[in-house]
Amino acid sequence: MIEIKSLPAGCAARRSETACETCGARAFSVCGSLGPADLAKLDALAEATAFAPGQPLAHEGDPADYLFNITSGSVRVYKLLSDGRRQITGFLFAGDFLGLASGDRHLFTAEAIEPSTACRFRRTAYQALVHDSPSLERALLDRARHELAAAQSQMLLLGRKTAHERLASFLLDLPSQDPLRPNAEGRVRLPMTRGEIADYLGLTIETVSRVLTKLKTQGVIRLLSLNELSLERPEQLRAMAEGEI
Amino acid sequence: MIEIKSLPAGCAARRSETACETCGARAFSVCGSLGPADLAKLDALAEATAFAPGQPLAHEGDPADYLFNITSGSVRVYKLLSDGRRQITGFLFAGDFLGLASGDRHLFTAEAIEPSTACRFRRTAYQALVHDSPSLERALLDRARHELAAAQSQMLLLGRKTAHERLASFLLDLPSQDPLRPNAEGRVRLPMTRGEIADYLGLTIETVSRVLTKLKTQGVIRLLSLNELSLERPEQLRAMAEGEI
DNA sequence: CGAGCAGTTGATTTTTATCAAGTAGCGTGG
DNA sequence: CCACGCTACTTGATAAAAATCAACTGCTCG
Repeated sequence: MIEIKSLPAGCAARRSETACETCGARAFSVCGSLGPADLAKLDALAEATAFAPGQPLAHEGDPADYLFNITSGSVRVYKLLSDGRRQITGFLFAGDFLGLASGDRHLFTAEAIEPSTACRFRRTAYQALVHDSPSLERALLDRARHELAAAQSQMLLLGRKTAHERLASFLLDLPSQDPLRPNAEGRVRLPMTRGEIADYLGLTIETVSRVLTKLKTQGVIRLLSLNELSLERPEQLRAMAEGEI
Repeated sequence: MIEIKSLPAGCAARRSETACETCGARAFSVCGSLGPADLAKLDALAEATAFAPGQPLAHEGDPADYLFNITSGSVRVYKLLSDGRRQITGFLFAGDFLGLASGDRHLFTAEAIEPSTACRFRRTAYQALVHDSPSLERALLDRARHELAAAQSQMLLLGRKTAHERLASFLLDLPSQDPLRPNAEGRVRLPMTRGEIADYLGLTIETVSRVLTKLKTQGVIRLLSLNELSLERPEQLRAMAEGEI
């Protein structure tokens, strides 16, 4: 069940402090680039919702009645083959928008990884608002541009990088996406399981585990716990991510 | 050298007769959904350009001074790793738009495969026009939505499908993208080389060749020439593309 | 006619997946 | 509080898919 809080929608979550790895631009929430008038209109039609781990926000093939702006936690977005093979196309964190790629129906499934909250909009009302607000439309287009660039980088990773290069790229990218990354320099939070990392990188759980172990013994990373590690030699990781090692 | 023709820009190339494999929606040109007023404005700032095979439209890292609407031929869009590994992120055909994902700089290289023509816009002028035209902005957002959906499907292909499944998916998708597909039922035009197919599907030339040979001996496809084939059993190909065989 | 390129086919190697057997951490219930 | 069992993760042995290396074919274009 989706819990609907009274107020406020809080869709204006920003994360302007993070620079984007993919395009060099500063990351931003869809709502982050709006004026107060647009924000007020958005809040009027938004509902704050909460999701337990594993709970779906959207399901592939279902009508896309709602769109979401994630306000806390983390979400996995994936597509399935009929025999159960899963490709996670992205992880979403606070400030990310869910549903940009959706028309009438969702083309992916989205589920909370941790306890998460999101700002929910009915799509019809949202479309009407977007229709009336050029600034909102522009913000959406910018966000779509950003997602397209990230998707192209991920295609390069999935099509042409080795297992080591994929892990290195992932560990470098993740903190720039997750606004909740630990503050200490080089620390990375891993809210997702090894299996989710594997399904995001086109590998198996075992390969992810082996590569992480190898990186650990090489002294490139240090595992602080199962769900947190620190980058000990980020420059070496960067070289590895580009295939220079 | 870029040949600039006198007139007309012809950016209104449509391909509304093709249904989109990815999202079920009917494919369309960016300009295809515009009214006469917008079309006239677009044409006013557009230049028709021609490209010989191999000639670049855009280069990764270069300032994105120009955006393009492809009007004929075909284009490969790719990213490179430093050691030369290449991932082709997409093929563009008449009606496709190049540069949606680009901000100040191009994040990919784009080169003509065949002799091709495109409608070229200076980005600054284009942005100004888009700024003034909600309908154009909406068309761009729809196009971005469509490209995002395609990118997610390609991630599933690259991360989780076998070589056979990749080729089957490719052969089924291609005709829906290429408005120049031969009219006869089940015929597919392959303007790109085996190497380009390999770099699009995350495989090697040899694997692409072997799988095509296998499909041929299985009677699923028939090679009419190096650059054209026919789908003899599309339903079997479809099952194969989804991993059901 | 011959050079060169694209493609095919075969032999072998490599990477990563698969199969299998542990280990560690965590929450629950006795 | 500890034991149990579950799940996630790790590690090792083996297998499979695709890459690599290599040779050859056939076509196109000077």
